Amino acid sequence: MSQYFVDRSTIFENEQVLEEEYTPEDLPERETQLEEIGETLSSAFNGGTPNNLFLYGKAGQGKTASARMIADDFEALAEEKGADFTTIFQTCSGHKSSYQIVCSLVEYLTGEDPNGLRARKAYDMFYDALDSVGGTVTIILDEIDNINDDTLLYELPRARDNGHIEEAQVSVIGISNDSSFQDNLSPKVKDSLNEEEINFPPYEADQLRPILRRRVEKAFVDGVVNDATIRLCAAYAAQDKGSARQAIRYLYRAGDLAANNDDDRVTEEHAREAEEIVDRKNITESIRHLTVQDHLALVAVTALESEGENPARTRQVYSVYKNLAREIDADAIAMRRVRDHLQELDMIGIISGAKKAGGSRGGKHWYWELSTDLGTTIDVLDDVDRLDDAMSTIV
DNA sequence: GATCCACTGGAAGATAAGGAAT
DNA sequence: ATTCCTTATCTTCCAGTGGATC
Repeated sequence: MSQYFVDRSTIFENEQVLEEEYTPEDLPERETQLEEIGETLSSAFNGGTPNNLFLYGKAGQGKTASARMIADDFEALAEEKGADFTTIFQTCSGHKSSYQIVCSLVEYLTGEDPNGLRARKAYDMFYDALDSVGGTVTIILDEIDNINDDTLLYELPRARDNGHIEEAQVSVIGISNDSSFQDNLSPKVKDSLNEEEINFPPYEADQLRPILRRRVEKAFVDGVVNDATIRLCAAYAAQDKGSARQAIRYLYRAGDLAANNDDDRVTEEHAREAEEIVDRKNITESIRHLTVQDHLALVAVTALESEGENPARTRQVYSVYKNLAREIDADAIAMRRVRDHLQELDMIGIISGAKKAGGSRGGKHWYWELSTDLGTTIDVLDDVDRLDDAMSTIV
């Protein structure tokens, strides 16, 4: 046996169960949402066209898993009942425009990629492909907020009225973790979409625990992971974003650490270490793509946090921000815009803002604070070259 | 309870960059 | 090459908001 080989089989039984792509077989924690999706799609079995559906919720709340489960379920049912019902799953990550999505869908349906043809032609091919599928076709568009034009969402609902599609009845399930996605749609799209929304609220710790237990059963060797470790991973994830994906990452990494260490148990100590590693990676990942202005706003919040001044009002953050901007020779932008940047950072989940009434003179005000670990955030920001001078002002 | 005022968020428009059309 | 269009970012302006203050 090679001296470099690490025997992971003493810890893991099936690692695939812990990977991102894995779709669980059941999701009792999302029963309500599954029922709602089912109710909407059921009209397809009665000759109707299901309403368009949007699934909202932060990352790791089981939106994609739920959609996939129902899709498989209903396709099996359609087969059984002899109904003409098809689902198409399309992820939009890595695609920027409706055009690219349409190309990708056409390639999936016909094996031919229309990329390069003019938009009209690509859409026609798409409609022809849908017609040849026929019956009720439900297109699931995952991470739909990645697309920055709404042409497809505008076209699809009226394709039938315009005579582009004759055979098929098309409905859309859009999945988005950006709750402001619908606000950014143009009014005419909103109008024609006639959509229903289903919300996926963050998991609580007592929902995460059974989710983890089911994964542990399949992924790990029996008895290797004790319940205290599972509880710890669930607690970490619950107090952060309530994301099942994150909880599973902790668990997987903890198993990793145990395997690489030749330990025969996954312990709470492994889980603690895993949490640190995973969080650092998350912060690094979300900070990397930020603009200079985002960074500065974040450093300002971080600086206030390190002085124990948080949660701080926009005004306070802004005054720190202006000093920082001077420090690194960047243009200082208006407070109105910095507030927008702070709200964007909030959406990414790296800071959190609360809008509360109060303050010296009343009215509603934003209060900002870091939602990631202070030490880790400082460490990660320290590695951003552009910010050297700004970071040196923090303790 | 009238007034104050620090902050909010929508709107309109300026500016710059990138792409497509001519 | 030039013009036009789109998109993103930012500024400026301003009508609310609602607890604090008198």
